Amino acid sequence: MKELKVKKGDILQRPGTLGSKVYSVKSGLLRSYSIDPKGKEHIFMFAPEGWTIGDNQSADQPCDLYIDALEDSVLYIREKNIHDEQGNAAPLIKRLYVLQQRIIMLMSATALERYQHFVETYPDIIQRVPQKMIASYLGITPEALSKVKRRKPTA
Amino acid sequence: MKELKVKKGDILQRPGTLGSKVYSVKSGLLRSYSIDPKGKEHIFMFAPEGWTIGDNQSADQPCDLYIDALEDSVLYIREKNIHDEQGNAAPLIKRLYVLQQRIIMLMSATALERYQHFVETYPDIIQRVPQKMIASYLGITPEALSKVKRRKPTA
DNA sequence: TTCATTTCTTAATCCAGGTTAATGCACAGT
DNA sequence: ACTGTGCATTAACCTGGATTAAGAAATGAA
Repeated sequence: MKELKVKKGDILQRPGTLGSKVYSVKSGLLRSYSIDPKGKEHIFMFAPEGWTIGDNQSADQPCDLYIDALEDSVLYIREKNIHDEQGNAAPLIKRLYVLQQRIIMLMSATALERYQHFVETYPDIIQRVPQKMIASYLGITPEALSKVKRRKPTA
Repeated sequence: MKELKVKKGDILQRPGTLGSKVYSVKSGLLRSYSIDPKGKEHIFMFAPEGWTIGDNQSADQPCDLYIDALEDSVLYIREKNIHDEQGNAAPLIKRLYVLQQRIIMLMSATALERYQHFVETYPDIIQRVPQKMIASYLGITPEALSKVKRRKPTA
């Protein structure tokens, strides 16, 4: 497991890559995202210090996501070992739960509710990334997010 | 790991349950779903023969989903062992990937695209559950699904 | 500092999908 | 055979968020 320094804007992974890695963020901020057939970017997740990010795909399959650095960052890189079936399951369960929550949220909550939930859950991320990326994570346009914030001047 | 027969309509799990189980479907069909604060039902997943279903939550936390039987079914029940960290990771990775795809789909695809994708991916499920449940899985209303199907008389 | 590039906001208009409501079916139970 | 309940479809209307466009504010490079 080696360490790597990356600069803001560096792209660590592109869709189609085989043997995609797992990145543990020591400092800085990464994100994963996809670009749909219409050319629109959709942020899948943010990974600040202490988080781990990677395509949720087995190493022998081409991955679907881009991963890049939103800030200068220091990372640990880990290989996904296809044949390592002895891994600790707890972090994977936790990840599954986060995704489950996200799906329920996307299906049942309005833009405002999703924004409020995001603010409560990741207050630090709000300070560190442009609004348009928050919008992209929430599944709405920056314009819609602007509107939502105006209606609800939070704090 | 014991076997259990259930009848159509039987509820196997309710939100708030601790120590939720994992169900492997030998025959029949299960689903998991949540009910949002507005009282609307959102289907999280279907589990036909050969699939495994459960709340993606560690056993010591209250679960969020209902699980019930859409057909008379035969199941194997497995406990989630909190301290079992030696599990085979591969099925979890696969699950993560499915959820990742679902999220991307919910964020980027229209109702029609999601329906087409569902038809291609789970052609058998279409035959076995009412339209309103397909709609619920897709994150749209039954009326919207009806509209979508009319526009595109598939096959 | 200046100029260029992004980002954020506002506003006008548009549209996919939601809501409501009515109708017709298919069954299950008695 | 009835009657009730749930499902599917259609139609009219409504609305949340998308689209388009413009200008203002922030950021960054030279």
